[in-house]
Amino acid sequence: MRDHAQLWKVGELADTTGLTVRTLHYWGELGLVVPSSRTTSGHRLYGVADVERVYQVVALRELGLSLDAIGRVLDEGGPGLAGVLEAHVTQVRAQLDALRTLEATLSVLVTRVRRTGSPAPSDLLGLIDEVSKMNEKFNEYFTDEQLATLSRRREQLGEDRIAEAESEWPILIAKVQAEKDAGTDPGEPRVQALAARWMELLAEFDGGDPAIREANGRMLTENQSEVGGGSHIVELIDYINSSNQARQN
Amino acid sequence: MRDHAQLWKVGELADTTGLTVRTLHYWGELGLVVPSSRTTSGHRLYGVADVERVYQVVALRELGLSLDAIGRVLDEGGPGLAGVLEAHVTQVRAQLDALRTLEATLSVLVTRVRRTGSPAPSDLLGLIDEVSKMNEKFNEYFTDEQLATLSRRREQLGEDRIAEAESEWPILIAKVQAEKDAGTDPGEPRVQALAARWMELLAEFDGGDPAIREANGRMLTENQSEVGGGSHIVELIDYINSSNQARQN
DNA sequence: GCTAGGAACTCACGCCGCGTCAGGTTCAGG
DNA sequence: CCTGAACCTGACGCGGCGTGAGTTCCTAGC
Repeated sequence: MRDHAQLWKVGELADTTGLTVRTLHYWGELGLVVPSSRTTSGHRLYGVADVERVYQVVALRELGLSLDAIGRVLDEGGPGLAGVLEAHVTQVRAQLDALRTLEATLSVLVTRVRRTGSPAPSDLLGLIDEVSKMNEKFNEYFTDEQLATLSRRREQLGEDRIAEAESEWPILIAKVQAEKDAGTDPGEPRVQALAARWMELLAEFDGGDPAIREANGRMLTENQSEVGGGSHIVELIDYINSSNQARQN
Repeated sequence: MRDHAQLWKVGELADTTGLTVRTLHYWGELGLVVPSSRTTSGHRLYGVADVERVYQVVALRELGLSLDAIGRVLDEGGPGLAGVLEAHVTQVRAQLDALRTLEATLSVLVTRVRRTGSPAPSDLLGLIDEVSKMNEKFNEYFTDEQLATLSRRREQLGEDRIAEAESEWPILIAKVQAEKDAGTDPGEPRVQALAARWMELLAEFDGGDPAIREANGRMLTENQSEVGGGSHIVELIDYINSSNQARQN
């Protein structure tokens, strides 16, 4: 009656678990899942308990734990689990933060490279530096929540629209600069049209969120040369603002 | 006049760049940054162009590119850059998605393990499966944006408060179940107090967002046994709803 | 009983981006 | 000239296996 316990050979176990034979061999080498018996010729035989342990390792591995950590968790039984998981989740969160800022940097870089064409390696360096520094400023002036909102807005807009907007800004700025240099009254319809377009583009960026707009304004005024692309940008903003007020009166 | 070009030895370059000597050696082996000259005795001498190239590699490495990819980008000059960056950013985004769901799973697991104590390895398997499946359901029923909102709400609440809430739910459910089993009228003040608490806990989860509450309701009704922790949960919700309506009339 | 071919076995190297000895040579200051 | 710091090359190690290579074992058909 006894002894009809099920036994699997490596290949069979590999097929049913979706793992490879090599993986099971390796886990055996590490002492993570050692087949509880072997044939006289040396072929591995996995029992029910072994199979269960394999599934446990699979589950923990999917959580991103190292095989080393898995071994300790499974052998110590339980007390270590809570600590291991907590340490792991903090590390995952750190990695998430890093990846998020990396993604932000890369997104900007990709659209910028696509718009202006591939830069020469020498320009590349400056470009990356510029974008990275801009991102640092963003992290400094916006809360995590606002950054998330901005990121999702960018996704919704789509890269093409962003590229368009990014290429429209300098043109618009140049036009406004020209009017201001010419001494045109901010109340002029021509200037008001420019101001309206300015606010539209701005709204496309910040979604009309006043907190984001305010943070953006602070960032610009406090870092005119690095971020705004020129120290006169603030004066242009004043000019636009007075134009807007003229329209509303 | 010529020939006063600056030259650096590895140690000096390592100091100024913050890299290690070994790293510069390695980059040389790969042909990534080969010092343009050497002393007669074989000591590496890096010229200005070499140093610039080092900084380019550093910049690209910070973007997460492999040294192999960096080499191709820098040697091909430009055309590959756009493509490489695009491919890389898509891969980063995929990794981000994976990490986000992993973080969600781990968060739930950690609070649950802390609350119930470390489970035996055999229970562990079921626990992980359960949480993973719950997370899949979440991904199925909530949009990315809603998931992000939920994640940030959890962060704001703090793990302790979540643990409290998670331990309060079963108690509350049991109480409501008892009243319902006893046939208590939903309009009774006692039941209304329970219903009020129910809505409070719910609001703590969904932040009062109606779309999230609706998605949550659908998830519960459509997956009673797997997620809700019992098939009678829907009837309890009906009971709570009628109690709420009784209060508002 | 014999044979074929599939499955199992045990080394052992390769990947990526270096860290880290080990053992020998060269440089720079006193 | 001597000494200690800096440099050189070569080699192994990490993690989690993939991918051979060369050998032995199991099983089914004849």
